[in-house]
Amino acid sequence: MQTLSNSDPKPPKERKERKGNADMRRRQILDATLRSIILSGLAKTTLATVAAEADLSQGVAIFYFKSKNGLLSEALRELYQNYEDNWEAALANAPNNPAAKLRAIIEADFDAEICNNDTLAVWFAFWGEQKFTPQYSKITNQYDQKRANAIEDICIQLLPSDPEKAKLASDWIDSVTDGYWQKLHLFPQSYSREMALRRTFLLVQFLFTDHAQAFEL
Amino acid sequence: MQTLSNSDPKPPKERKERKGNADMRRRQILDATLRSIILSGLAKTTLATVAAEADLSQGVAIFYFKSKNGLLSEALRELYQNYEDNWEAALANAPNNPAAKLRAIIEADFDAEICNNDTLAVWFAFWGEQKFTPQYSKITNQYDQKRANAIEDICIQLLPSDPEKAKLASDWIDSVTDGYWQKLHLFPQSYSREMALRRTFLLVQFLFTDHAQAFEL
DNA sequence: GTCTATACGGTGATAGAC
DNA sequence: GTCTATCACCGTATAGAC
Repeated sequence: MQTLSNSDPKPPKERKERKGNADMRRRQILDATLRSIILSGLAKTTLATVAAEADLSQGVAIFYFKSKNGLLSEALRELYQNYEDNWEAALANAPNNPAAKLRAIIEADFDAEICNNDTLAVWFAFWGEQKFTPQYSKITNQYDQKRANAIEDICIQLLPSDPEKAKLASDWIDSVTDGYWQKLHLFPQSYSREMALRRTFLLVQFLFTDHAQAFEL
Repeated sequence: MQTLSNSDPKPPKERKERKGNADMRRRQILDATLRSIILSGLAKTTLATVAAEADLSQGVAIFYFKSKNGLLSEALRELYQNYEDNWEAALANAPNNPAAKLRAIIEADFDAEICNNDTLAVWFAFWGEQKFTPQYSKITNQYDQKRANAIEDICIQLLPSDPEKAKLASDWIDSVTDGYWQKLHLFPQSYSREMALRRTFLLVQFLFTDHAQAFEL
């Protein structure tokens, strides 16, 4: 039972940007959903486990998300949004040259906040049901396109003399990082984030020999 | 209702290798399980859907596999076994030189029988629950080790002068193919088996320039 | 908005006839 | 070995009080 600060005499309702109760509750329930998936897996995540994790009743989850499916879809969207915020911030903070940008976006992918056993399990749980849940599919497509384009743009800047090879290299890098995510998920005792990052950098150095020094550790 | 050939007057029980009724039933139910996952997804696969797919009662599934979890674990094992049989056969049939072997094992990975939307969805369904189902984990580890070693051995033969680089290359190839599987599963409209195979070969040509001609299409 | 209570339909597993 | 019948339980979603 968490304390709701109803003590404020008059919340400024007129302010549009002011996050209302609804937005706060939605986020509270979405976070509880992701925690429940981390704790119990997607298959054993029920409205009951979510409600317990959020310290709320089941009824309120349905009230805000209409159905369990609606809730899970929004949880997946939140997961992607967190992921996107992370790599976009990394790009924004990186020095303004393509090699540094590429390095930043790869590092972001293996960031401890983004790429850990718990979160990877959540990704794979959703991906495992994607074919049978059209809503998941829509969200996945929407978010992934953006990042693939970003990587490709950077690679073309990195190798302006051969855009075709740059596109190929960007696809290899994207795929190899996906592959390492999979290995980190399936074989957590054989792979580590550090190892995956190091090996990805070695591949990048191999692909962009002119910029190898930008990917030293 | 499939016809059981009970008409044989006396089945030769003494022959050990003769598959008994039990083995036949087990396989029948396991195949029905995989079909059910393909059709309905793992989340909606129940003893009822499996029994319907097998044209048997639920009782018999429990009789042979003790529990739903036991059934699903064995289904995953069958999936891995099919996969392993495929790449091992490809290796056995390939010309006896490392480049041809590597080519064969990669081609096997993108074979239409192995790598199609339906089967990929089954793989990802199991992987999505792996962290919460220790039995899956055991099976995954057991089977994957073998294949990773096979690829590494071949790569070392391909580049005997630099075993460290060969190991790295084998890891990249393994990861990039995993990554393409993921893309094929998540974005079936943007990626095709042919595209994935072609791009994997291009990477291999890039990694083993001395054997590039062995990976032309 | 939030809760509790409940309807209603499955779900895995068992029992016992054949 | 295989089936049907059945049990105890749990799941989502709704209804209605507050």
